[in-house]
Amino acid sequence: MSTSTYEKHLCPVAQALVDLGDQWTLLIVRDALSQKQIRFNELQESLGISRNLLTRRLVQLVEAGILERVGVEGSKRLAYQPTDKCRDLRLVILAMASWGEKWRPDPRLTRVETTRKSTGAPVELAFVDPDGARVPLSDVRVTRRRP
Amino acid sequence: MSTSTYEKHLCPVAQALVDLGDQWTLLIVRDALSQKQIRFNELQESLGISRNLLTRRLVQLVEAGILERVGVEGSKRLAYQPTDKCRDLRLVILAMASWGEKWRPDPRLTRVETTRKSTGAPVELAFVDPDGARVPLSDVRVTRRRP
DNA sequence: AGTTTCGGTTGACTTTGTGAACTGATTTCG
DNA sequence: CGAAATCAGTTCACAAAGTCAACCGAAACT
Repeated sequence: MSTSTYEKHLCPVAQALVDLGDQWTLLIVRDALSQKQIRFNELQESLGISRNLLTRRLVQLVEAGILERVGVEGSKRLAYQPTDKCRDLRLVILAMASWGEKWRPDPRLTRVETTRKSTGAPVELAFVDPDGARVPLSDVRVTRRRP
Repeated sequence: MSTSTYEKHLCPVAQALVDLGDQWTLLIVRDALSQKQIRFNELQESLGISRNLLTRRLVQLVEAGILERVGVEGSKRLAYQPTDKCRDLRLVILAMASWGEKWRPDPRLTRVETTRKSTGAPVELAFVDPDGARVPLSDVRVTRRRP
């Protein structure tokens, strides 16, 4: 499927998948979010992706404004840095991580823990209403509104 | 990439992508979640996916326990129904939808609205601490803990 | 009874991903 | 300083995955 196939769908999920739908993209983003900047070879070795495909994915991610290609300070080598658009993907990635932990449990798996920087208390992804009260999934209604 | 490539990564995000990483899978799940049960032809026409690939994806989703293949009541025709494992993906899909709305805005796009069934109040995805207080993304620390 | 719809399957073709080897700049080391 | 190693890719042959159109038997309308 080409990304243009997705683009025809007038749905924000399909639109998100224009940028994220390729097979390795979310793992590249995950790795990019784990440090201030990341190098080509670091990504290639961490993921085991083929080098030419990694090249293409990085070009796409830079074009999409999700990563920035920057020089490493004090050297002429390159690195990739997450943008705000990338940092906002933490919600998506953490939602996936918690689904993965729940539904594909494996004792060898690393656990992803989210805590509050200021207090150290554990935090969770949840639905909240305007008063800040937690709303259980069973009480959430999803509607698609045409523009 | 074969799904087994993902499986080698001991990370819950990679594990989630074993089930979800194929190109059309999340859109199939999105459509499956939009009604009690959905037919093969409905999916094929809604997505524009090729029929033989849809067949393969549905087999995978059933094997993964994300969809169930059921008979339509009062007929011998088939349909696919979301399981609990599938319903838990609403968090992932809604996180993607809100990212898509924010970062790939388009006036023609349908908006996805989440409201509280009981009160009708709008609800949002957010991080909350044990007291139920909302925690801004900038105050969330993510750590990967080895088992 | 004949036609349409459904839920696929089949097979030829195109696109995408893989793996290994190569390249020309940088950096490190003796 | 010169040689070797590392970096960030590129190239190319091959394998895997997706697309499109045509076909199929069973079920459902008419």
